[in-house]
Parts: sequence; structure tokens; C-alpha cells
Amino acid sequence: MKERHEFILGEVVKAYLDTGQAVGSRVLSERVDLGLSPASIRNAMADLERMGLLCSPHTSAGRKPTDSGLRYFVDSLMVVDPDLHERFSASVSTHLRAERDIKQLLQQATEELASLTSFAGLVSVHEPDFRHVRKIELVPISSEQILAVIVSNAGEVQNRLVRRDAQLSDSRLTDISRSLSELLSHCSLEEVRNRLVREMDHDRLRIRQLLGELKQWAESPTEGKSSLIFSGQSQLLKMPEFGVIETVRSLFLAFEDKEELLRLIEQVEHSEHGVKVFIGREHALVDMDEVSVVLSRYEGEGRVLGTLGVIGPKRMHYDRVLPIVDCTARWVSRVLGGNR
Amino acid sequence: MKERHEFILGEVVKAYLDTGQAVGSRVLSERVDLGLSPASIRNAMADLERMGLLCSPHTSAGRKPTDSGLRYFVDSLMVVDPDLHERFSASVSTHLRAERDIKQLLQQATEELASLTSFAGLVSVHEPDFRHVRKIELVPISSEQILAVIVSNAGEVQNRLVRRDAQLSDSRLTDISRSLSELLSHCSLEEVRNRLVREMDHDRLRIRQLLGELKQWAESPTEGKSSLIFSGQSQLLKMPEFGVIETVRSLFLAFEDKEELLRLIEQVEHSEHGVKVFIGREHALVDMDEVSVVLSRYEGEGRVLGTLGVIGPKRMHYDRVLPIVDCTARWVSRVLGGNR
DNA sequence: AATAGCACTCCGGTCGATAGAGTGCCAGCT
DNA sequence: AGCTGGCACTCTATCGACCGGAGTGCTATT
Repeated sequence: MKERHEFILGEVVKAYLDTGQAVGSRVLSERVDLGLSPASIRNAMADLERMGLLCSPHTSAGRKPTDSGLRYFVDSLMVVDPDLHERFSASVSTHLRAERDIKQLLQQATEELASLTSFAGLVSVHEPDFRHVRKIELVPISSEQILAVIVSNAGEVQNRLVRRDAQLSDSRLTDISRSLSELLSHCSLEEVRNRLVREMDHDRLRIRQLLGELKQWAESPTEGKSSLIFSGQSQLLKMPEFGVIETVRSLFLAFEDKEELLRLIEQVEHSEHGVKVFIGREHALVDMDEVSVVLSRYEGEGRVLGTLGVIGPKRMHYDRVLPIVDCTARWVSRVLGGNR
Repeated sequence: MKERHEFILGEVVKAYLDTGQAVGSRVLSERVDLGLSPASIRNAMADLERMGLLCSPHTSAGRKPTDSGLRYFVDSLMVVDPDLHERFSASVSTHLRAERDIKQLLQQATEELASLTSFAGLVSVHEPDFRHVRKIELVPISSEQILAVIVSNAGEVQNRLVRRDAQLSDSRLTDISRSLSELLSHCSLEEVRNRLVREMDHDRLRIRQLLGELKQWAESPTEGKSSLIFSGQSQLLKMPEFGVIETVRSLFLAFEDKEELLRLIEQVEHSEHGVKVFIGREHALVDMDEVSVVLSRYEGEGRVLGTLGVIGPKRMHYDRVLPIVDCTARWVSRVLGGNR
């Protein structure tokens, strides 16, 4: 690929990102002085079209970059202003408060993403892997209720109110609590279930009903894998590319479904560190040819905790969005890494 | 108001709900045989327009009901088929499972609302009133961490991991836990804060840092009042009234803001029992003239737990939607009332 | 190899005419 | 007196034609 071609591709992309319109040879020659006449530019553009990097929507409409064209731009042509990176880093640090509550923290992060990019921000929260039980505690609440608290290896806490057998005294409860903790700690949920079944068969402890409730709990699904938080979806509606209702609809269907988005997110989590960009059809999200997704993992205490990023029109200023996502992910990682 | 006028108003509304178009005298006379010529209908319609119940978008476009017209219809003319009510009641009972987890339960409820009406379902969750502490438990997790669990009067559980002073033994922790529970139970959060400050001043228990963390917790805001859950927003995009992007945008802005919607919801919670309908401008939501909101409170253990309902186009079949919302609210109330 | 010129294509907006739908009013009928 | 049929009028939505603008591809020229 000749240098001139690269240069022209870059300029076409930039003009396209600015205007959203297909750009013709004349406007390009006026927009930036590259010592070439429109005719020469036309030739180069025709070459780029043959290479599959540009395309024209119709005969007389200039050209706009294809997905591959944008990809080439992002990978090889684009330079991120280090100043900008610095600025966003500072902006993120000042706007966000290091909340204790992880949900609130991530909520803030999506909002910051949305407001900096003016696209839709999204954050996925990885369900912590509940591989085995670290601790079980039964706390007497009232004469009818017991609070059962289970702490997982990941430090995740689940609690539930269970009905209390009237005959169960507080001290007896403490005993049970202790023995259950011994019995079950370091067990996987599967084992917990099995052991509880065995205990129930013996009916040794005369707390059948309590165990029943706990068993039911252990059996209940881990409530739907990862969850997704969004912010600023409605900002997308300002963009002219979402002027037709069908595009908007498929976009918001994806927001609701989450299924497909989670698949994409999983991909990011299993790849190496850093910001990932999915342009147009590169993410396999149906009917969303016109949007790009920019994602980055965030981490804490050594493991991947989730993914965050933005969804915006394919025509976004990647040189702005990438550092924003990067800074936000770093910041969240820093807070979560130090805090827990 | 003459009987004929009522009848014609009713028919205009029905036709309008079906087609979404302004309805003229001729089509009305063909649609339903009321033994009247188009001319007579015209006269009646002119009267109704003078009364402010109908209006015509322009000279030759037939008439459609105004907000007041729809209001009159809903209040006085509409009859809800009891069979329908029965059917929805059954449908709701069979589709929804009585989950233990309230969040999941309500999530299901919104989805059911959305799927039955094919509009957007929404549920507000009242933040339980955390007026005073019922119980505090400190559970040792590891050598560095303690799990603090606070149970409120409302049976709501909050927990947090706090850092542990290395010198704190397990048995000592149990002691502290007990004395804290005695010290703080039945205190409001405000009192908890004050007492903790006093204890810290004394530094009596040599657990300054632990108390500090607890204090910080007591001071943290009750995390944003009520929360809102939505489902099926994208279904609204199918409706022709949301063909223009501006309408959609203001709608989704409202979904994100929640502020205004919560105001409406509060209104419902403070009024008497039953399904409430807000037609067009009746809810004071800006730029949402074209939507109606149907809401009903749900209750449990004697107090209002929240509100649920749907948001849809003003042109909705109220005689279908009202029973749906009613049945769902009743069902949720029943489950929550018996379960907690 | 780059450029200038030219013929050609296609899109988008404007204009005008037309068909359709509906109203209001009036005169006549029951 | 009230209903009805008829008629003139109004407004909108749609369709086709037209035209200017923008852009390309090709070719001849420097």
C-alpha cells in the first residue's frame, strides 16, 4: 500500500468522521491541501475502493470508508494524542468518587463514559465465581426468622431470611451455625447441596425445615451470570444515523436482550488486556451495522471483574473514545484493586 | 350529556383506539350501525368538539378524542369484560413463579406486564424504611476481614466487609458484636452514628478502626430513594406514534431520568388503592403528550411496597390494560404479603 | 504520472396537479 | 322538530416531472 493511498484513506476517514457524509474528491482537495488535484485523488480513491477500504453508497455520492477501512485507520493510521489521554485521566479521577459500593461505583463509571463520549456507556459486572463456601452464619432475628449469611471464597456475601422453627433456641442456633460452618466450609455449592440432603435424611439435628430452606437456596441458580448497566442510551438518538426508527429499534432490542452483547463481552474478557474495538459487522450483533463497540476489561485483586465501554455510531472519533474507555477502565481497576 | 352523544363519543374512541387515525362521520357510520346518517353523526360530533371531548387535527381529517374525551371514556363509558379479568388473572398466575428474591420477582412482573400489553412495563421498588437497627452481627471472615451485617426493622439486610485489626481475636469479636448489638439495636441510624462517635472518643474498645468503618457506613446515604425497573421499552418503537425520533427521544430521556416518573409514582402511592390512569398531559411529564401511564400500587405485610404498571401510547386499549395492571399488582401483593 | 475537461449518472428538493376524505350548511322530507 | 341527502369547500397526501448539485470515469493533454 502506497504512502499516498494511506494518506488519502486517512483523510477520507477523518472527513467522514466529522461530517458523516460520503466525501467526494473535490471537497477532500479543498478540505486539506495535499498538492493533488481532485482527479488524482479520484484515481487513488478508486484504487482504495478496489482494495475494499472505501465504498460509494451510489454512483454520485462520494465515498465513505468500509468497516475494513475504518479498521485499517484505527489499527495503523490513527495516533492518539498523549495530551488527550492525560486530560481524560485527570477528568475521570476528578469526576468519580471512590465509592465503597461496587454497584454505585460502576453506575458512576457508565455515566462518566456516557457524558465524556456522549454515546451510550455500558458496564458488565461479572458475577463473582462462587466456587466454594467460606463461612456460614445463622443470625437469629426474631422468634420467627433467622438470617442466613453465606460468604463465598470471592468474599461475596449472600443472605436470606429463613423461617424459624419455634423450638429452636438462640444458643442451639449458634451451635448449629458453628457445625454447619465446619461441615460446609470449602464445599462447592454442589457439595453443599448433597451434604444437606444427607443431613436431612438423618434428620439428626431436628432442623429439617431450616436445612430445607438452605438446600433450596443452594439449588437456586446463580441468578443470571453477568449483569449489564447502561447509561445515556438516549444520547444516541441525537445522532443522525439513528434517524430511522428501525435502526433505533434493533439497537434498543439489543440493550434489552443483553444476550448477544454478553457474548461479545465474554470475548473481550478472554482476550488479552487492553481496549478492543468492534466496528460495524465485526461484532456479530444483528442489525447493528451502523454501530461500533469499544470495550476494555477492568480488573481487581488480580482477576477480571468485568468489562466496560461504550456503544456509539460507527462514525465516532476513535482517537477520543479509545483513551476515554482506557482511562475509565484503569481508574475502576485501580479503585477496585486497592479497595477490597 | 345526551345518551346519543355518549354513545357516539364511545364509538369514536373505540375506532380511534383501533386505527390510531382520526375518524370521520362516514367511516363511523359504516363501522357500526347506529341507525343514523353520517350527517347526524356530524352534528353530534360537532357538539362533542364544542364540549372539548373531540378535536380535529385539521379541517378535513375527521376527529379524534382529546385527553378529556379519553378520560370520559375511561371513567364512564368503558366496561371491563369480567372474563378478561379472569383470564389475565390466570395468565399471570401461571406465568410467574413465586420467587424468593424480590428483585427477581419484580423483574418477572415487568416482563409479564410488557408481554401482555406489548408496551413498556415498569415497577418501582420502594426503598424499605430503615428507621432503626434491629440487629448487628460481626462475622469473622479471615485474618484481615470482618463481615458486618446490619438488619433493619423492615427485615432489610445490609452487609459490608470491613478491614480487621490484626490484634482482634475471634472471641473478642463475638463480644464486641454482642455489645454493639445491645448498644445499637432499636437506634435510628442517626443515633447509631452519634453513639459510635462517642465510643470512638472513649476509645474504650480499642477497635477504633472498626467503629470508624461502621460510622462511615451509617453516614452513607440510603442510596437514592426508590429504584425503577423497566421492561420492553423497545416494543414501544413498533407503534406508529413513535415514528418520529423526537418523541422517542423524550420518552427514553424520561426512562433514564426517572426523576419525573418517580414523582408520578409517589402520587399513586399516596392516593387510595386501585389502578390509576394518566392520559396524555394529565401526567406532567414533559414532551410526552402522546403517552399514557397506567399504575397500581402493590402491597405486602400491610404497607405499600411500590408501584407497578405500564407506559404506552395514549391510544391503548384501556379495557385490556387496566385489568392486566390490576391482576399483576394483586398477584405481586399476594406473593409478597404471604412470603416475608 | 498528474491534470483538466467532459459526458454521464444519480440523488434530493421543489412544483403542480390530482384524488380522497371530511366538514359545514342548507333545503327538503318525515 | 329532527333527521337526511346533497353540495360546495377545504385540507392533505401522493405521484410524476423537473432541475440543480455533486461526483464519477474516461480520455486527451502536458
